Amino acid sequence: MPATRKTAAEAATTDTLDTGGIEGFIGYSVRRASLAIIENFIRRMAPLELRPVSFTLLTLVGDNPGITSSQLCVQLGIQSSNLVALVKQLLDRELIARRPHPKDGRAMGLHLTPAGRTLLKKASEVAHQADLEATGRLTEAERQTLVRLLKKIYL
Amino acid sequence: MPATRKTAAEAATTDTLDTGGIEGFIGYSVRRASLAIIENFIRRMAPLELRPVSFTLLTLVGDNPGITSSQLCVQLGIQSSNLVALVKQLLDRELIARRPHPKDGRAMGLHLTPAGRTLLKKASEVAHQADLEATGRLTEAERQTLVRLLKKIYL
DNA sequence: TATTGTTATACTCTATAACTATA
DNA sequence: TATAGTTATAGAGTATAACAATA
Repeated sequence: MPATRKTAAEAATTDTLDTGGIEGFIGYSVRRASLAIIENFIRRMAPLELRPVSFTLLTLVGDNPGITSSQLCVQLGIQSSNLVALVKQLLDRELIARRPHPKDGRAMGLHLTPAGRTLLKKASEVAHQADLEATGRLTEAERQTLVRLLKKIYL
Repeated sequence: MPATRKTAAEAATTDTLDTGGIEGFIGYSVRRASLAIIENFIRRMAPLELRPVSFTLLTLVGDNPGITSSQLCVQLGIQSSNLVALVKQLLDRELIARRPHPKDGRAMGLHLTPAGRTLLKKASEVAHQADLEATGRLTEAERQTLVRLLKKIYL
């Protein structure tokens, strides 16, 4: 038992908690860091009215003109039924446009509009700033190490 | 423009996407890794009928006997109104019990029951295995580095 | 006045099933 | 048959407001 561990019925009468047990799990640390970063991202991106997923969607459309909904679903990790409203919002804001797929009559290719391209450029700068802000206590070398280790988990 | 960048209307006709733009953001990598780890955790922990937050709650009660709801809210990062149902479930399963706070008549201290202690012991082993499984491509040194960098973000 | 715990409520995110048009 | 896109719906997770009891 760690020296900091409390004895019975003591916790509520102190203002310090023993969090060593839960912080020993990698999943806990990754989740806490993820929430901290995303919270900051959402706050920073709010003026542009983009959420994390809609920013990712816009970026993917920008980098992959003509990308289809089903391709986006795989990359975003969401169900096709949940992508509909997301795409519709961006269509209504005229940030993206749909054009018939050249070979598949069922599919529609997605493209950035000029307005979408302009907003994405601004949003990318904000996202980069938000990244630096949330990881302000890391050196550039540590940031690169972090991303390298994270990719070994999810790729 | 990177060599892998697609030209217009090409993306939908290929099976490879340019994800370099979005993967350059730290927030994206952290979120993807977080989702991968939590997905594995939920699947592994399902037989014990514990979710990530309820496991964390149980661990905190185990390490801090007599901890109050308001203390849990701060540590779990959730609203007190949302904690009520969570605590009630664990009370109904008789994994935790409430006892009056020794000094504050408004508060109730939470404690593990014998059944709660038994389940938590088993769940901790499962959580540790899930951690190792999700980070199977990392060395032990890399795991420690990862947690150290993550804590510099959220602590 | 402020805080603990609670109810009610709403909004977002996510998951499943069923449907249509086309392949 | 299988797939792309859509609708409807239900379940989590999360946020705010209002309240009773106690500090």
